[in-house]
Amino acid sequence: MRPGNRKIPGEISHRKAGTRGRALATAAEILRRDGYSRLTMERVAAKSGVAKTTIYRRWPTKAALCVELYLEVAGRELHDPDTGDIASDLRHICNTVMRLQTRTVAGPAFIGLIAEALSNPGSSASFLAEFAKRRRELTRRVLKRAIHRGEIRAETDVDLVIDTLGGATTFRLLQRHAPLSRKFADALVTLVLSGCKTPQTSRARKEMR
Amino acid sequence: MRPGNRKIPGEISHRKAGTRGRALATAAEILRRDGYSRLTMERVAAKSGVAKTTIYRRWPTKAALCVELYLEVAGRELHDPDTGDIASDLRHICNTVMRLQTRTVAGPAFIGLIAEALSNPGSSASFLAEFAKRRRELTRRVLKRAIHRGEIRAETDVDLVIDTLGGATTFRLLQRHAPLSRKFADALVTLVLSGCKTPQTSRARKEMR
Amino acid sequence: MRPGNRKIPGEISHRKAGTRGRALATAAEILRRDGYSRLTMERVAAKSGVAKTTIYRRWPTKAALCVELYLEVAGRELHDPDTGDIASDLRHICNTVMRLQTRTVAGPAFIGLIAEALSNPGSSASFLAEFAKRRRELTRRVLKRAIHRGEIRAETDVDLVIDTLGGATTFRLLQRHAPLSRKFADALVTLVLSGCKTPQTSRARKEMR
Amino acid sequence: MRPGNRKIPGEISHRKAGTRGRALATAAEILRRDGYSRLTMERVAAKSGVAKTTIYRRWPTKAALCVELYLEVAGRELHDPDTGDIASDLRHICNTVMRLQTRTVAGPAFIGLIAEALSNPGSSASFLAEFAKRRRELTRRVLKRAIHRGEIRAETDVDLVIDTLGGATTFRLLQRHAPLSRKFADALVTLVLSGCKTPQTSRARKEMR
DNA sequence: CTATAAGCGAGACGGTACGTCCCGTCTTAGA
DNA sequence: TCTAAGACGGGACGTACCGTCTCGCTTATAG
Repeated sequence: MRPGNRKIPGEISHRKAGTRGRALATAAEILRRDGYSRLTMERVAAKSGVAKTTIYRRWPTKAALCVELYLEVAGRELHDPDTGDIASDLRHICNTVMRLQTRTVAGPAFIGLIAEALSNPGSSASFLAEFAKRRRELTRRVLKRAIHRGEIRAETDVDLVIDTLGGATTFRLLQRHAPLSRKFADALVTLVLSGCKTPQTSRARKEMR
Repeated sequence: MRPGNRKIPGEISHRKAGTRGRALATAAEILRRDGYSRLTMERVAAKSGVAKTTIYRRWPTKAALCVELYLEVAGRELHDPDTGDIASDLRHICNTVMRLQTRTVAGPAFIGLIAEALSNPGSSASFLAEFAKRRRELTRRVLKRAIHRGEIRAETDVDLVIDTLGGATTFRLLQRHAPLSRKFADALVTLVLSGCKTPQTSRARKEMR
Repeated sequence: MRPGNRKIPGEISHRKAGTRGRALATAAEILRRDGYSRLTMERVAAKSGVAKTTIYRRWPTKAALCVELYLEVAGRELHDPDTGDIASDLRHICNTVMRLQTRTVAGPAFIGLIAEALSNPGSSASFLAEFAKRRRELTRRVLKRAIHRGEIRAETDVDLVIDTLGGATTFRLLQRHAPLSRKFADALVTLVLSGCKTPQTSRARKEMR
Repeated sequence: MRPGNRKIPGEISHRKAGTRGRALATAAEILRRDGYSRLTMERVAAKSGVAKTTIYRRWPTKAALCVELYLEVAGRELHDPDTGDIASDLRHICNTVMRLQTRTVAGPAFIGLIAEALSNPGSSASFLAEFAKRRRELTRRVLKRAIHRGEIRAETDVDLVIDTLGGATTFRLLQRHAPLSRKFADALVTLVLSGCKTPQTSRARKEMR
């Protein structure tokens, strides 16, 4: 991810203190302020003072730049909650994702990447699949565990559930017709889980209410 | 939509057989073959023989062009099935949407439009909201009817259901990790409905199987 | 000049009161305010409310339009003064021309026409020659008369004198390095005449040779 | 004038043998063949193989391009003759200017620049003034010297003389009613000088006043 | 007193050029 | 060796006018 001169906080950079850092920071700022389409290799170069050539050397595409921005944030925040309760786990993931999307650079970065992949089918599909997979894996692990614990039925179509959770969130994010609230996350998880709970759990839930 | 010399099918065009038509057809072809990002006002003009100026006169943006392409197909195909059964209705809609997205120009057009709206937040958000709303309305009508018929619970969060159905489909479309099959549609509808069926219907359904 | 419906003051126009007039007035205004290059058939049409087609029907070129504007003013103001004294006559002409150029639409119109003829050599050279000739004729008549009266020598190169008078004025007009004042006109006429006066008028002539 | 990679004749260019040179040469050719109005940044780019962007980078305007073309020729040819005789000096300058205008690219370039300045008053007036001044300075120097030598009167209105000489030439150039011959230059110089010679040179001067 | 032709408005159209933004590649020079 | 600096060829943008055209509406006069 950091070709050559990695810069771990505290360590001294090989070069003038963070060519990479300056570029990324500038990119993040542009992304936050002006959105993906206004993010331009040219502008990053101009605003950051890093030469265009250098930027191109590190990130062949602005998509690549965004992948790095996204992963830097998402990698830090997206963890397996493992609370012991499937509903709780899923709510946690949903809320984290929603926060990432609406409050951090990961939002515009991710959205931009989807846009990129969408309009350049094939070309950049690879990276999208790449890190979308990571997110899927997380949810998959959570669901498998729930099956193992008997919280949801074994025949549950895991991928379908993942699509449903992720899709509903993304859909609302894209269409902006309604806010991505905590209440929404709760309702979504409840709706989806009610379609795959095991009878035991189902009964138990009601009693808890 | 058709300013000035309208061309109603069957009627003879006032002008040399469809400036509008030629442009749209060319755009559709480029869209199908090369995707949204390769769709260029310049190319449409060059390939169709319609002057760039004329194209800009009708469609201020390539997004606008795509909206028209999309609506022309979607408007023709997306109807309220009204089969009398909620599951059947939703499956029908899902399948139609999936077919539109994967087999017609509406697919790349729609995807491109989302991409556009995503990377140009605000600016073109309007048109997206515009025709996304149409699609939502259709499903909303279907769901309201089901509530009225007592098939699903009255407290059902209609918007949530719409997001879930539409989102899951779109998500799979975007990430291409799995096919948009008829089986997928069935499973999706079943999953979602199981979260909002009324007790009566729930029991009845099993018996019908 | 006025094909078809001429509009003599007092007479009722055949059509809606002065299509021609409105167009010309608008053109004059644009010319005065924004200069020749901003004078555009399109703009005249838009601002005057006269259809572009109509304008093109009357004036095939914006040059044609300007010729008409120029002649309307110049035709009214440029007359043979015939004061009986060559210096006085020439001063009068110079001053009139200077006034036309600096205080009326004839200025920008004339300048624009020269510009046009300059950059489109050949094409519009005709009209330039056309009305430049009129101006030359006027001065030529004045000079011939002076020769006849014995004020200036018979061998005087009339064309050279015309070029010198007109040229100096135009040069100063173009380069704007100094004002086109009455004093300038006087000095110019004096300078030029001193080169062609007859011995009677100025006995010294012989010795100069 | 030559930003960055300067190309002094004799020196080897840093880049592929003269982007600048190719563009200028092409421009000169178009100018000579088709005139100023057909000279187009687009065409220069297309014919020279130099990218439009690159051309715009060097010359913000086609006027700027022409200034360079003009100066390249004029700078080489317009020198102070300093023959020791005012009439001879002026004749020399006149003839050089006439040759420049009628036989070299400087002709159409200069004419185009005037046209430009005329139709875009203010905007490009600056450059016109700029290099018109150089020409004026040359003549001014020659005249001052003549005053110093006592060839012409000290009170001579130098600017008026310059306007007269330059104007007459330009006027004839613009109107094309008569050729710019050597004979014309002689006559012009004689006419103008006869208006400012000192009594020593021409004792009659006093009596003319 | 009507038909008809002319003048006109409206504006679609194909087209050329504009001047700008970004792309991604390349060369040069300096640390 | 990595980098800053920036020239370069190129594609597309969206705009301004160009000059041509087709279409109907209006009106004045010729039949």
